[in-house]
Amino acid sequence: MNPPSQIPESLANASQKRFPLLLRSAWFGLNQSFRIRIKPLGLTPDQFTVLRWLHEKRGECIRQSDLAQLMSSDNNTITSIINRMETNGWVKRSPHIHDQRAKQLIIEEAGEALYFKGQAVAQALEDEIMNSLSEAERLMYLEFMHRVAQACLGSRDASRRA
Amino acid sequence: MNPPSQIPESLANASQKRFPLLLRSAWFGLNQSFRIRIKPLGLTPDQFTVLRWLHEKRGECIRQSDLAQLMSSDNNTITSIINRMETNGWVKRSPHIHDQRAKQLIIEEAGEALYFKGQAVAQALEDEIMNSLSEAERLMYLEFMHRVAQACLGSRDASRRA
DNA sequence: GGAAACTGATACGAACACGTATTATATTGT
DNA sequence: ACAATATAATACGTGTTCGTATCAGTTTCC
Repeated sequence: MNPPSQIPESLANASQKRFPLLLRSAWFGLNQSFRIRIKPLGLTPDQFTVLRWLHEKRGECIRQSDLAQLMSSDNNTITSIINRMETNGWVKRSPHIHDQRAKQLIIEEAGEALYFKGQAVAQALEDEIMNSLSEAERLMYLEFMHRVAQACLGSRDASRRA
Repeated sequence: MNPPSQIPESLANASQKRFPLLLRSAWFGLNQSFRIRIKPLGLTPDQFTVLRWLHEKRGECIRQSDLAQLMSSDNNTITSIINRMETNGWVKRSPHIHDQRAKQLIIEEAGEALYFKGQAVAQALEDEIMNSLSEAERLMYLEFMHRVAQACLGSRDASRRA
């Protein structure tokens, strides 16, 4: 063991309870765990997120820019993700009925099948994480998290406008 | 306005309080807001995070793999970030005293100066977000968040070992 | 009706995330 | 001592994030 490097202790320091650090650890941890678990399906976490939204909104007319909003992302990123997913035959682009600039996204059969497999993994992971809080704590936590998330998105939008 | 796309309503639906969605919005929102605000400094959020750790751990011997641990990241990513930051003269690599494989990271003068400028922005942003919770709520939230983050990192490590 | 401003999607490039493989060095077990 | 194993950093390839620029189509406002 190398004497000068004691990582576990450093994580138990003052910086332990700072919001940005906690948010980063939680997001990276969850994302990495999910990536490893769905890798056998040939999916990435973001691709699964696309499938989830298109599944939940099936029947509605979802444009790429709508998806960007839903995913807190942007049109550039969506374009490149959809390119790969369309190549794989999981989603397809259709012309939008009312706006010829826009493209309506539709989930394909293969995409639906993949979504259901991924959803089982996602739900198990979510349950596992939420088990670290009691029922009462979980309700409070989700309420707080909701307000914090809104504040983060609001701050982003304000920074964009500035 | 296009009739078929009503994004605001959809965000106020059942999916509103699901943990993975909230975590994603919070992380992306915070990161994007911070990126926009520190852009004038020529820094990215991840580069700032590197500077913060090297500042807080100055005097200690921090290897690239230590930094990867601290940032919930990995050696590959750290190598490429440090490459750019070394080119900019913000950090430097030194040989490790006890381990000839390793490189000790040291923050340069220019990096320190940049850190202090970024830190002011980061603190203002953190305060702004935490204002969405009362003092008592904030304490509970940070405690819950800590447990959740630990669970996420633990799940990742378990998935890696599996 | 028509110019100005806006929006949806894309191309391109830089930065970041991460898997796999490789090289050099350390550590462990015998 | 020495072979097996593990670790630190890197190279390389793929996927994601996001800024800037561009093009086509839409809305606004006069």
